[in-house]
Amino acid sequence: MFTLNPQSGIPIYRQLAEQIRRMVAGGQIKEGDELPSVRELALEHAVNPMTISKAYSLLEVEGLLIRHRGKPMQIARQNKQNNSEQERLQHLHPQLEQLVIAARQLEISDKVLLASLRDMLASE
Amino acid sequence: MFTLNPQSGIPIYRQLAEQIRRMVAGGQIKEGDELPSVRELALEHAVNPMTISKAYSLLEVEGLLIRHRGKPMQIARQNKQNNSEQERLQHLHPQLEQLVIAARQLEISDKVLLASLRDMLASE
Amino acid sequence: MFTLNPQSGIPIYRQLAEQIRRMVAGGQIKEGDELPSVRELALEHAVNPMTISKAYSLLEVEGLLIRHRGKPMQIARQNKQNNSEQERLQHLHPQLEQLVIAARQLEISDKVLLASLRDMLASE
Amino acid sequence: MFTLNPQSGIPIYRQLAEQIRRMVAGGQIKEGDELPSVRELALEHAVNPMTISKAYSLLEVEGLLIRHRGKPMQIARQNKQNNSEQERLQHLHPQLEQLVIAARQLEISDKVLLASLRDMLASE
DNA sequence: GTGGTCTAGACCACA
DNA sequence: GTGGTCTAGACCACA
Repeated sequence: MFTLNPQSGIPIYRQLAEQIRRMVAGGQIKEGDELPSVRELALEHAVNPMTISKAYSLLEVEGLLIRHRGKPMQIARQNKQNNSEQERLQHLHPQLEQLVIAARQLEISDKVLLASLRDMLASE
Repeated sequence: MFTLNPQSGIPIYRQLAEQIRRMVAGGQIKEGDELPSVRELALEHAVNPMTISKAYSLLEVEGLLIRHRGKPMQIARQNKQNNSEQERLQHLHPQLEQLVIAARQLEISDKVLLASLRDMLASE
Repeated sequence: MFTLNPQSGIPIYRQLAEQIRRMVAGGQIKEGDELPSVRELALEHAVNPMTISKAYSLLEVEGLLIRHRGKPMQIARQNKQNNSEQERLQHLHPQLEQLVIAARQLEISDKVLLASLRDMLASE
Repeated sequence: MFTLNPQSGIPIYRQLAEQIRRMVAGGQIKEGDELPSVRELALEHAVNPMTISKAYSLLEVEGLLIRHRGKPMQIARQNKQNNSEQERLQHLHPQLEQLVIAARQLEISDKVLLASLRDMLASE
């Protein structure tokens, strides 16, 4: 369900929080849905429960998640239901920019970069 | 010359090191070229000199940079001169994968994602 | 500077956060002021550094504190400078209500309760 | 009869226990009086029965309550019957202290604080 | 079963 | 020096 990479330099709890934000924005998890338990996720990704908990707490403060004592974390009611695809694209903007910067520094042509993305999309 | 983002969660020295690696791989900086001084870069990006220094030292250990007493850091002789574009593409692989994961979580269609990248490339 | 009570049932990090909020609201700590370091507070109150850190992080997310890497936590610019005394009183409302409930349950007369508060104020 | 606040950070069972202690100290519930059943209270406050039960058990251990098989919890004989108002005031001491600390941190004058308490007492 | 709090302690990033 | 991240593990509150 989630992809966590301890080597990436980005704190694990932030990776997780960002992915949950995206799946909510994308509608794959909706209001009322329950998230996997802290322990479950911790085991699955061989990570300390507190690390998962930190991500959940962060999203609770943001208002994306709701905690009901003794029960799994739940997705809160969203201010904006059904974001349009254009709105969701905003989330990708920083990553797209980083990608373009990297490609330029590697002197990779636009054509090759686009082809490369197209290939990756086709293969998954 | 370089783009450093203190908010990204990725350590600044790693951002810098990665960008230097890419520009060497891309041929924009070549064997014998000199890098900006630690102080110069530190000032330019409002960052502590030690942070820049750490990136340089990291690349020195990797063998990408050479330090000559009292002179600016220099690009070392590369094992592989003139990487082909295909080889350079490898550097982008992790970022492309992250991008695709993010797009899938946001339920953004392949078509829209490709168009979005195309737009960004065209506009810069 | 702060009063932390591990027995009270209220999480220590929440006690600390609430006290910082109050001192900012009361103007005793102002924009730009630096807070004691995590380690210093932890030592002083015989508490784990992470507990202090948790309070600071909470207030950072709230926007009350700003973190500058490698430097002490700073009070952020306040939306509302110079709250009036009436506005600051709002912070006390829950505590006053609890006090009144407790006094009623103890069958303590209004007169005695007021006298008791007056005495305590006079003696400190 | 009781006021329970799940948001306060103080465990619910401790809130309940403290309130029962106060009402006994204040003489509003006396030796031999029966408390509401666990189920009744749990329903009324939308709380898990085990939470109520934990408060009752705590007070049973303290000797404040007595459990008779199949009957409602009963108030035990009190060592000190008819506490004087001065003695009962002791129960309020911690709360009064917290209130004064909070007021000082908010830079609220003694006069305003007393007036505020007087208002609240008058209005209820 | 659920999540929360806290500790002791290691190590990292940055000034 | 500053704060941040993470682990291993204990214990708590609540369903």
